[in-house]
Amino acid sequence: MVERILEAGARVLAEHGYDGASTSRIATAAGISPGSLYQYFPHKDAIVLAVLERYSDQLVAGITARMTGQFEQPAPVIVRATLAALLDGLDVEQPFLRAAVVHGPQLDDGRALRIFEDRIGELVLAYLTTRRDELRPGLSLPTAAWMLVRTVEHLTVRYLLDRPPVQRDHFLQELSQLTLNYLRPTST
Amino acid sequence: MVERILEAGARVLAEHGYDGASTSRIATAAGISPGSLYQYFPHKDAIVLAVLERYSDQLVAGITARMTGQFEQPAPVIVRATLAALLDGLDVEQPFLRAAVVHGPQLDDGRALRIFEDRIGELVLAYLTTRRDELRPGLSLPTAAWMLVRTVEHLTVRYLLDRPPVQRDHFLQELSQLTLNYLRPTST
Amino acid sequence: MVERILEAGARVLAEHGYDGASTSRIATAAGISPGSLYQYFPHKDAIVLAVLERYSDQLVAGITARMTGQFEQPAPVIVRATLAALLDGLDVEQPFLRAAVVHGPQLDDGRALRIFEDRIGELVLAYLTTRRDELRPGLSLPTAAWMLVRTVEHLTVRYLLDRPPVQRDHFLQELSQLTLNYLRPTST
Amino acid sequence: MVERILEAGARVLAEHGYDGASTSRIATAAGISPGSLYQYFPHKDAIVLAVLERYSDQLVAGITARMTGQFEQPAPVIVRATLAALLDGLDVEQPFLRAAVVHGPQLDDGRALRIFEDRIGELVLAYLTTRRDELRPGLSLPTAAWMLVRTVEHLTVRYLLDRPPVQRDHFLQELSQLTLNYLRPTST
DNA sequence: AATGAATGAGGGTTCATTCAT
DNA sequence: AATGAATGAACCCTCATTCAT
Repeated sequence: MVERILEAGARVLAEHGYDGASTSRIATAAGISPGSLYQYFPHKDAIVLAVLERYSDQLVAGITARMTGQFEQPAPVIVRATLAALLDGLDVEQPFLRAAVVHGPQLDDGRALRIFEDRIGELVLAYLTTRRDELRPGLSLPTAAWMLVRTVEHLTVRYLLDRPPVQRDHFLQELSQLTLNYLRPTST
Repeated sequence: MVERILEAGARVLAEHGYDGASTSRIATAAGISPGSLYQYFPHKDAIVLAVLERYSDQLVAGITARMTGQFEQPAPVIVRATLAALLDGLDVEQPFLRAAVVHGPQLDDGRALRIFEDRIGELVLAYLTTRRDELRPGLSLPTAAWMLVRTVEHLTVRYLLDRPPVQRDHFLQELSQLTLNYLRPTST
Repeated sequence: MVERILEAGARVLAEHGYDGASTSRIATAAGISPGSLYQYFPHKDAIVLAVLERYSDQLVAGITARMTGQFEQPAPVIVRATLAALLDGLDVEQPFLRAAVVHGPQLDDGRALRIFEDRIGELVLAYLTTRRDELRPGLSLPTAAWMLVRTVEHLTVRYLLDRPPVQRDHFLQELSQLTLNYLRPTST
Repeated sequence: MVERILEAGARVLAEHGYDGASTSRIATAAGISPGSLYQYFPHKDAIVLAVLERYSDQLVAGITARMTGQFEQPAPVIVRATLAALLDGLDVEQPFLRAAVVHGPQLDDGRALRIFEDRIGELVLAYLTTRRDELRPGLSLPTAAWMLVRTVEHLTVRYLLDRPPVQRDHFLQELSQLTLNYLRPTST
């Protein structure tokens, strides 16, 4: 039932966006009555939050799967693969992505987004740590992770939302480059 | 009169954020009646949009001023100066910045944000063009500009909104590094 | 307009009682839209409270008028006249009286009722003070006023609400007796 | 089972008052499910009514016990004892007393309150009848009982609910006086 | 041009009651 | 008999927008 509500919530979010996601619309989409929502969630935003968290969890799981055990691969390979996984994972209906990006930070004090970024950040940090000696000397790993996670996330979202006239491969290429160059020791 | 409304709108946005910016609050702040707003703007969001556009214009002007005539300076210098200008320009009241970032993209199909980014993008593109031969070969300048503008904008906003435990100078340093390294030719 | 709302509120209260006094019913009765209520009152209970306070004010004014300048009349005369005034003043539609008695004490922490009783209490206290030497020795005037105000108020309300098989005159007679005897010196 | 529900209802009423006494809260307190309530009671208010009736029964029993066989005692003694019994009997949790006083009259057309007052009234009437020759001549005993029962009940309730700055003994003294004086023959 | 009172659709939420299991 | 999830009508309130003055 919680499942059914979340699924309906996701569908409504994907179709109507956050502002169109009224409780009655979600209830109708779930084939239940408005009151039933409150048997499982304390208020509307808790539903939206749960939908976003579930999506976030899937995304994190996907990224994690793609990176795990690949740390010894050449950097360009694993970075590119990871970015591709993220791009694929974020490639959902635009209103849904927009709701996540716009309203996620407002729900429960940004809980969902914070958790997402923290978990991806830990993953990145772990990776950077194993590669520390190949990185630019003096680089603060936590700072680097903070920068990269937000950069990559935002550019990917923007790419999907704004659909700039750049090929997917080219975009991934540039994103990889941005990432790798940032970490790379500065020649000279 | 339009001026008065915009000024009031900015004040209300800075103090109460988007959700607290009701038409009556803006009207009160402007010392006029709610109905009068509609003599000058078709609806509430047009006011917010205009406020954001005015702010955006100032920001662009500031950045432009800082870059203009500085193209021949060493890259690290001009980049750093530009980033600092952006960081300063965006360092406004948090509710205002949040409103701009969260609701800007929703207003008139993202008009204000698009214009802002386009103009900064042109500036960056112009600069990159003058420096083309120092850049990574094969780099698509428009793509590079697209990437950099969004990256720098987003990281700066996040830095101001989330206040991560990173010193301002360190942050600017890393942001410069990210920018410069991205453009720099890859030493084999 | 406030007047119109109060009048409508009183009518709705008189016809449907407290529980039937929904905001939409009051608005309809006043010939306005629900939203307009909130231009003049912060919430529904403020309307009900204001209705009750207005009624209370009239009642107090009526009682005051009947007692003022009559202090030198024989006690049985003034007491009887006052009680009659109260009985008449409280003889409104039953649902209204019931709403006042049942919900008055719950609104704004009993404000309306407290004020009503305090004002009648002061009146009674003033009267008792002028008659002190005819009263039972050792009688605490404030306590006596407290007892009498509540007794008389309650019995009158109950008489009107329950319609016991007692003639109006007889009831007033007994109420007078209760009052006078309570105050009278106890003949050894 | 009915017993269990009533006990739970009383507890909930005492702790949360009428408005906080939702069916689900009562069910939880009784350790059963909401639906089961309807196996034993037709609707929520029937539960509350039954709770109040049970309480009323205890109260009546207590008063009766205190008066029975005491009729030959001096009037001041038995009156005072009876009033004290009432004051003690009504000295329950405020939310419970409030619920009884406020909502009792609304339940089943005031059934519980009517029965309570009728029974106390009969007791008083019986007592008055045995003392008829000491009472004010011409006094209608039923009317006197009606007046006294309501007066004493209300003043006691108000004393407990409003906690006026009057000592308990003083209050009982005045209440006795009010009662006795009302009945006493008027010295010329 | 300016007013600001009036609008009214729509929102989220509650809870006594029902009914399939 | 007992469950407890599901119901859904009804509630109070908000605020962008309108329009008579």
